[in-house]
Amino acid sequence: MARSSRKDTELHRRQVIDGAATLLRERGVAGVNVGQLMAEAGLTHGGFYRHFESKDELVRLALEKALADQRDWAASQTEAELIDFYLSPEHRDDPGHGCTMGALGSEVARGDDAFRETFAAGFETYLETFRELSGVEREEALARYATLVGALVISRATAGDPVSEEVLAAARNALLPG
Amino acid sequence: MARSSRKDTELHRRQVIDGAATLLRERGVAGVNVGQLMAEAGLTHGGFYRHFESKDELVRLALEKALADQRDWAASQTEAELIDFYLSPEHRDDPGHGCTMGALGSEVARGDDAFRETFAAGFETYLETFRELSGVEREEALARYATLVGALVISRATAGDPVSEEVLAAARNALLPG
DNA sequence: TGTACATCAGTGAACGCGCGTTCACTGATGTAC
DNA sequence: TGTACATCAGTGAACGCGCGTTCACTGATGTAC
Repeated sequence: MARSSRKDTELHRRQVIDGAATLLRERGVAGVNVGQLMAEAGLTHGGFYRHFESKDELVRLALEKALADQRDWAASQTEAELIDFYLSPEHRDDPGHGCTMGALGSEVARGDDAFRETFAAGFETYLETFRELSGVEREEALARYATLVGALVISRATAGDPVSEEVLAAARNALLPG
Repeated sequence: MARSSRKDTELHRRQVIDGAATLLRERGVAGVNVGQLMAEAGLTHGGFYRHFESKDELVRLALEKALADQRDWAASQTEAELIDFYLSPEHRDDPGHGCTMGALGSEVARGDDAFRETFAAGFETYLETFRELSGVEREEALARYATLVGALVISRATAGDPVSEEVLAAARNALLPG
């Protein structure tokens, strides 16, 4: 394959970003290389720099995409549905399609200002959606979302041990009593 | 320097593990190399394998040490003191001496079984200490700790944005009303 | 306690490897007429 | 609509670099007598 049409080029770009949004949440930034990211569009690594300035730039775009997808999904849920999924073993075991903050939060924390700014902006938008469907004040929405993120991180870090399921149930009972 | 005495050798080993417990929380596993870890004892990288089987083994030992230190510290606090520190900007900005789960949880989640088992065992011990000083049931202690971890992860990932301070305050008000 | 020798903690160069990035090249796409 | 040419998306080899790990060597420590 040599040159692609503009339409295909744009498609490839979107496929790489979409694939990266999943792969990065699954394996972390250091866990995926440029060749694997390009393979998501069926391409080889060499053409990467016709689409992106650097691996970092793609990571930033993929973070934005992951947060936007997450928000779109949240907007179609009730709060109880969102919490049930968020605290499920399915979500714990499939970080690639789950919460960006839970999967990449601590990696973003160690990133540069550009990463954190991208992330904060995307998170802000997501948070507003979560607040709306929760029907509570912003402060309470933040505290509730913190409980979700913490339970997910603890559950994943202890997967294989009984406490992994326990913490999901504990958070669920705290957020949705009765 | 050539050969060290047994006493010094043991001291060096402890210095490397202690240093690793801090550096790993600060920079993540991929963010620190063997040379930097040995430098914590004033040594060069070549002697690393007289102390440890692999970088992975040191990471496991350092995780245990970090969790044990964290537990020892927690045992000397009241719940209000612990929560105040946990949700402070000081803790957010100093991951090297803070919560292991918040700093390395998502990296441990992607690690192999040995990492997660080490982590689950250390966390279990820590959790029991936290439960005792909270004076609540295990389930409630888990939910409360999840709120702490989530708030810390969110706060670090958004550092520089106002939401970073907001989420710390929101979690504090949720956990220590009034 | 002193001597002779074996041990082994630590050094620094070297190893193979995978990474992000660059580059010369190919040939279909897009444009100008 | 058809032709001639410039453009540029994609390829795959090559680059320099830093990593974890290995190794021959050094010389102080530990042991045996």
